[in-house]
Formats: sequence, structure tokens, C-alpha cells
Amino acid sequence: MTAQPEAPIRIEALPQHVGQDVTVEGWLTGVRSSGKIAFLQVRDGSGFVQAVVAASDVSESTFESARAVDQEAAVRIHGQVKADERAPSGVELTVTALDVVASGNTYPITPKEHGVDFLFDRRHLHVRHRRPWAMLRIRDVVERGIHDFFHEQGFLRFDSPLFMPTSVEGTTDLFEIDLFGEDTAYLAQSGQLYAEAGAMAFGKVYTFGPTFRAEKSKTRRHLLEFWMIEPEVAYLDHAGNMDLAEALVSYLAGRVLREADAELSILERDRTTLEATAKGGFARLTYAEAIDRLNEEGGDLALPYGEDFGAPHETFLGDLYDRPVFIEAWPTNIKPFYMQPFDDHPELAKCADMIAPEGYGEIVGGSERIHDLALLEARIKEHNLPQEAFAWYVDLRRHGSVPHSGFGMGLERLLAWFTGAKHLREVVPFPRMLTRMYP
RNA sequence: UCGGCGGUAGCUCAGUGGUAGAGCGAUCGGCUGUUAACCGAUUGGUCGUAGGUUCGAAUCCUACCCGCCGAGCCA
Repeated sequence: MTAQPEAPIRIEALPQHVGQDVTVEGWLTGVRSSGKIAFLQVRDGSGFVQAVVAASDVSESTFESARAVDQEAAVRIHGQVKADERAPSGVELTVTALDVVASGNTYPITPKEHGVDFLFDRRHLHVRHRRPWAMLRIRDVVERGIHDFFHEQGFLRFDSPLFMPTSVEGTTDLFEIDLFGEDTAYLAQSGQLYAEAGAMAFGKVYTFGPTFRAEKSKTRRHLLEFWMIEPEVAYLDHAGNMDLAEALVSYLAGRVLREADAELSILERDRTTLEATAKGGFARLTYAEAIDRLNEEGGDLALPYGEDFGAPHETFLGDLYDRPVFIEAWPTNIKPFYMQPFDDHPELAKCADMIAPEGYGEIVGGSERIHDLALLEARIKEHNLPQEAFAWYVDLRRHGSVPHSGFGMGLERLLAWFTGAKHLREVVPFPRMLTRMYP
């Protein structure tokens, strides 16, 4: 144990300490050694650096311990920061002393290929590795970006409940919670209705929380538990709502390009669609125009007017552009009950879905909400929804009701697109799926 | 729920009726510039489960279990 009073330096800050003696606390992602020199690959959560132990520079016992350490051993390293062009980050650590804090003890995730199931059974360890590390760092950049964007625009974060008395849309499968045999609650699949109450109280609000869908979907675009962002704004109309969604998504793309360049490189992410997205200017197709495009250019994807889109239709439409595209003005009968119809076309809803490019599907769905009491009550009846459960929601239209709009953005869908993930599970620390509850 | 594919060593896989294999990992040794290092040795198996066909089954048949990908539904 060498006396080393200074506080440890994080690896990401090492380029500012070239020539200095520092301490780094971390773990080993790998070790290579020969008879007289050892290379320790070190990570500390902030970055990666190679530490070089030369037999000629250190005591015999230090060199022996450097040769004996294993993958994921926890180590405290003392050494000098050296600029080195061979190093990916530009710096290396020349080791003067090494404390082995704990052994890696035959770490199971070896630096070779592994299957999805093997890695996600060990997700508690897997999150230490480069690719998950980059994914989850970008998740953090986006989450902070969302809060910054809304707060800069005068929004208030307004938390919605996770236990709900009923479904927001009346259709989706919900997870039931038994309340001691006395009542049934459901896990939230949206906070929108509560956000609408918030919009009338604070003008501009957004929710940011987990949501749950009990759909037996087993595709790369589905999780049982995912995070959703739902802004809701009083006095905002349908067109303004699309402007807001576009501003948010283009802001986030720009922020990831600026703040997560190294992470995008680790993921080998092509930046073309992100760079286009950051400039804004998203195309806006009406549902009718989208149907025409499908029928004229979509081949097998031809679809009669009035049908909802499937995943292949979304992929086709998304691939028409280098940045997201809005599909607006859908027939009201294939959309939820609360959407405001156009005055001159009551059969069409003032709503829009935002489709991501590159096959990542719908990332935003939003609309202007019905603010007229009588119309909302009629819609609830048409959809056979339980009137008692929606009484408070209807009551909002009785006291100073104004036009208002909002949308929901799926965090994981957005992140999967930003990062180029093959599956949503890659952008969540501990994904929850039909076949995945552990760890 | 439906469709396609798959389950063999700790991991990734090869093996289509005749003695259970490779690479990596792990262990030991060698190597002063390695980037998934390299070289030598050692270690390693209920071939998803149950039943059937056969002189003989990882291999053929039946049922079931589990996983992956997709559809529907959705973000």
C-alpha cells in the first residue's frame, strides 16, 4: 500500500492530468501479460483506460499481483498519466502501485460472443460492459434532455398515479392488481387523463414515468414495462401540438449528437438520421395521403382507406424520409374516444402519430382533446366505457374547459432508434418482458 | 393466441443412424507494446424432458417444456 493522499481521478478526466501521478479506482475488463509487462484494461464507470505495468518499474510483488489479477477484479491503481497515440482515449496509465480490492472470481461474461439469453440472465453484470454502458449513458442524456427541454419552456413536471381505477383507452390489456380482495386496480398504461387535469391547473405540464401494457407481444418493439413522457398543454391546438413534438425530438437528437459522441461511436451508430432530425422540418402526411402512398408505392402493403397500419406499413412510411414523419388526421373510429374531431370533417380526428425512420415505428402519438362536455359524454357512451370511472375526467369539461393538446412519447422506442438498438431491451437497465422477469 | 427457427462442454457452435468434437474460458508454464494478444500443456458432457422405432439414436418418430424472431396489439 503506497501512500497516495489525493482523491481518485475519474477516467474521463485523465486527459486533463497528463504527466501527473493519480489514483484510479475501478475494475478490470481484461488483462494481458507477458513475462515482463502486463496490460490492465480498466473501467471506472466514467470511461476506459489501459494501465501498463512494467516489471522494471515496480516491485516484484506488484508485478506478480498484476499478472495474477483476473477479469472484473476491483483495483485501486496508482500511476502516472501518459499521452500515448496508441491509446483510443489518447492516454495511458503507467502503474507505480496496485491494490487489488477484490477478485473477479471467474467472471462469467468473457470477452467472447454470448447469446442474448445468457447475457440477460446476467444483466446485473452485463450492465458493466461497453455496449450496455454506452446505451444507458445515452438514456441518461435523453432523460436529462427531456427535463431541460420542458423546463426551459415553462412546463411543470406533474406526476400521474401508477395505480388506476380503469383503462385510459378502454381497450388495451391491463395488469390487474388485487387490493386485498376488496377491489381491483390496474397498472397505468398512460398518465394522460391526469395530465389533462394538470394542464388546467398549471397550463403546461408533462409526466415522465413507467407505464405497463399486458400485451402478449414478443417483438423487438415491445416491453411489458416502459417509460413514457406525456406533455399536456392548455390552449394548444393540433398544429401546435405537432410543433411541440417536433421541437422535442429534434432537440433530443441534437443533444445526443453533442453530448454522447463517444457512446455513439462505441455503438458504431450511423448518425445520418440523427443529424437530419436535429434540423427539424419533419414531413406531415395526412392519413389519406399515407394510404395513397402505400397503395401507389407500397406493393403488398396496399391498404383500403379506413384500416389501421401494421408494423410493416409504419416501416415503409418511416423509410420514405431521413427524419421522423407525422401521419395526421386519422379516421376517428380507429382512434381513442378522447380525440377532438375536425370542425369541417367530424369523421377525422385532430391527431398525429410520429413515425421514426429506419423501422423503429411509432415513437409519438398525440392529439387535441375533446373539450366539449356533451361530445365527450357521447363518445364515452359510444365506446361503452364505465361512466363512473371517467366522471372526474368529464367534470374537467364542466369548469372552464378549453381546447388543449398533448402527446405520449415512448422513451425506449426513441432510444432504440437513437442508439440503433436491435431490441428495446437493450436500452433499459433491467427490461421486463413476457419471458424476462429475472434479474 | 398463431406462424417460422432453435435447445450438444462454463460460453459460441460443428456433428443427419456406427467410439462425443472444435474454438474460447478456466488452471499451469512461456513471452517487454498487447488491443477478442500469441505459443505449449491440462481440464471439461444427463446431447432440453419423457416415451417410441432400431442390433445400435445427439441424429428418425410422437408428445411436452423452454427460448429466439415475427404477426396481431401497441409506445
